[in-house]
Amino acid sequence: MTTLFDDLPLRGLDPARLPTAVPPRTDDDSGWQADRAARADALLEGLNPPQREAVLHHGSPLLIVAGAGSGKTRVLTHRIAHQLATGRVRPSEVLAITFTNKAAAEMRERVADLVGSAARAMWVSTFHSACVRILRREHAAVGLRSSFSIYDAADSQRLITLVTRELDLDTKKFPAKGLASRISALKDELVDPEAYARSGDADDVLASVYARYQDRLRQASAVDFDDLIMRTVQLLQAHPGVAEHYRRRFRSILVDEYQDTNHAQYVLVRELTGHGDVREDAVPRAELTVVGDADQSIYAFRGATIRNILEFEADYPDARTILLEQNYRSTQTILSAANAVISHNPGRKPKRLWTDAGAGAKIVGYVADNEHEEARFVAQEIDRLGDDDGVRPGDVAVFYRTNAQSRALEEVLIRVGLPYKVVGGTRFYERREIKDAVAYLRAIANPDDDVNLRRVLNVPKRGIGDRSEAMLAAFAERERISVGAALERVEEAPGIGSRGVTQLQGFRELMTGLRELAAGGAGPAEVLGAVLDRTGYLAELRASDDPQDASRVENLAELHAVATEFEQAEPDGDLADFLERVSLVADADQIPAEDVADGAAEGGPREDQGVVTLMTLHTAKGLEFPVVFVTGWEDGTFPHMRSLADPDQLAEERRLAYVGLTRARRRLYISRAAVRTAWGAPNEFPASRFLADVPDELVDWRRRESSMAALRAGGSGWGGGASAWGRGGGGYRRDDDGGSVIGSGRPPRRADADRSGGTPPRTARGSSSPKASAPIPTLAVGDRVTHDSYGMGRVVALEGSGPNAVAKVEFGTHGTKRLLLRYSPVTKL
DNA sequence: ATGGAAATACTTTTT
DNA sequence: GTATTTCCAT
Repeated sequence: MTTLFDDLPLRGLDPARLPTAVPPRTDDDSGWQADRAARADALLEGLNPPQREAVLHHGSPLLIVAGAGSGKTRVLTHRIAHQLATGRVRPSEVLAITFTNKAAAEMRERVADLVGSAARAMWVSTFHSACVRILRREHAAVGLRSSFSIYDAADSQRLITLVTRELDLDTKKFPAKGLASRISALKDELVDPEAYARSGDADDVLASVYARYQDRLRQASAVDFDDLIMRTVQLLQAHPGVAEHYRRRFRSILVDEYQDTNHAQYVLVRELTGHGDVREDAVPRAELTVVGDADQSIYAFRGATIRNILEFEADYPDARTILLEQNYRSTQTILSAANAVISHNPGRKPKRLWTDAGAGAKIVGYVADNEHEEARFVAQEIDRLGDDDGVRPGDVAVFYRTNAQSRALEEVLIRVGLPYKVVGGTRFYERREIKDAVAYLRAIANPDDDVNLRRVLNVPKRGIGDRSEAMLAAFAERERISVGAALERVEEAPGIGSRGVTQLQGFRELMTGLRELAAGGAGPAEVLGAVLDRTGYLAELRASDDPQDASRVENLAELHAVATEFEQAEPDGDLADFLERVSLVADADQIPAEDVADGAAEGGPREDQGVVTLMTLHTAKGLEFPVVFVTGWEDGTFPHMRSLADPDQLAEERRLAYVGLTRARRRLYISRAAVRTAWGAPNEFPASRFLADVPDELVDWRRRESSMAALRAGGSGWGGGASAWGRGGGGYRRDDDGGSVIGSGRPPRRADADRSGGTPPRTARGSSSPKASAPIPTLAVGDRVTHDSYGMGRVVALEGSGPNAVAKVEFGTHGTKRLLLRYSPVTKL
């Protein structure tokens, strides 16, 4: 979808990227009618037959099953342009929904290339942005301020912590995180607190937390991410007039990444298209187009249901389905590997990507002894490709399963001097100083936003302690007003010492002054500047000699730059508009759209070679790179430990592998490390089960086995033994379980030595770790144990094995704990 | 009320 | 190993 590298020559591989023959629409309308048919036809040029069909289809709902790299964005944009060109739909009647803001921006741009300025009238946005837009327009109907706050995951966890405290629940026993994810899951299913309480198997604690949480959100005029969707659906269902307005407005609705939609989003689409409305006089249903690929569904953990795409034809009985299987991105070798890996997923609709681009280079495989060696190999190859093949750093991406894995790679890239950039990780808007600054802005825009007000009440330190805060909150509670409103009447609140009252008054004056500034028409940047100044936040950071604080100042400067930029782009935007933007950014949005590898073209400065991009496999979805490294192919790393036991989660991991492999255009590398340091201690990891699914003839193994495995297999020394990892060696391939694809029943891991049948299995797994550790107790469910601080307990569940084994232990009065056995002082009785 | 030390949990993946 | 949280001393 994203085309960071359109400028790269990819010989004969890319008919879909030929320049389009459609001239931008001029403002001279006289020729418009006459040109219409010609324009519409021109949009079909350069498309293959199924793509053409997908553009032409109209009348009934359309599902486009678009394999990776099959030109789906091209089809979508051409379809929109075609709908406009034939006059069936006007620009303002188009609603195109994507997964990320970046994808939305790209789609808008590419439609604009086809239809010109008319693109501006369309809604091209994410689910969340579209819902914010609707909710802000209809805020009165849902009982929100127009400047309502949007809480991110951290904000809602904060609020949940407050709620559990208020309910006198043990925050240890009911961690906010767990409650938050369960509430989120309920919202994804459109279950509101009342409905949940009424349902048969409701958990009392969850029900009361959920009800109170939702109440507090309402009081604070705030919504969380899931509310954006749920409350929009509720709005449309409760107010037929409003629903009708939007049904009349949107005549063509297109949803990208449909496999990632959850139930709430599914219902939202039905509401908007009017498919739920069976009345005689209903607005005619909007044209519905969904695009997706079940094999690329990697967000089930967040509530996405493949069901939505698998059952599309059942949900919309007259639906038409079109398959796009021709790939314009990768070589056949890469596609064959990806097809082979994904084909092991059970219950999948068959689909095989193909290309006429030829086989291309073999996939390069590498087994490193540890993650540093793996990183070294990656860096060395990037360097070599630069010399031999003219590959620029900007052409290369390195993927990994979890963010923590970026560290070893970064260390090596810094050492060898390769420029790189990590996408994601600790996100900009999650940094403490940014959250603090944004919290001020939110509290200014929305005086009832208690979570954010309380966050900054004593930041920077101004002598307002827990006690004063608690008294103020208690007063607010009694008066049934928000803490913000209570602050206006601090003098009436009992139990606050005179110093506390003074401090709170000072804070109140501060906020009042800032609100006046904002109300007086100051832009977001000016308000932000005033916040940083008047609160003393910036002064405090500047005064500090902690180098971390220096970088905090820089981050705040960057936020200020973002605000300034926003003011220039949206001169009419107010603080609430800015906050909306800030609340809905994602990792993937931070990937530079064009400048990564541009500029090195003819005449450009030689230095501008772009930078190597490091990111997780999840973030990589939708992107493509000429050269891709997928690292960490180890059972326990990828597939991740926590998915090994569950076939569904394992299937999702496999889809993740599929996504990773299909990002590569020309060259693909897969690597693993035999030993990887996680949580501070080195562990041995066996080869990923997914590796065995990559056909051996597609892979050029540069190194087939780790030194350790070679030794164990009876090799005669270090490094030398060609027998150890040369051709015929008993490499990674497993003969004993090649056919087992689900792997739910078997032990999650086994040592390499077990497989090659050489040395007998070592007694304590993980003992090969350089750091000899205390023996890890072998536990079984039901065992009784003692813990140095929790006392006696009983094992109720086990996860993983070896050094990373985690036991869930019930400790009577101390509740149930998840313990990483390696670190926990537990003894078997 | 605040700051520092010590304990402790943590690692999927994110709109 | 790191970031956050908790506890204790001031």
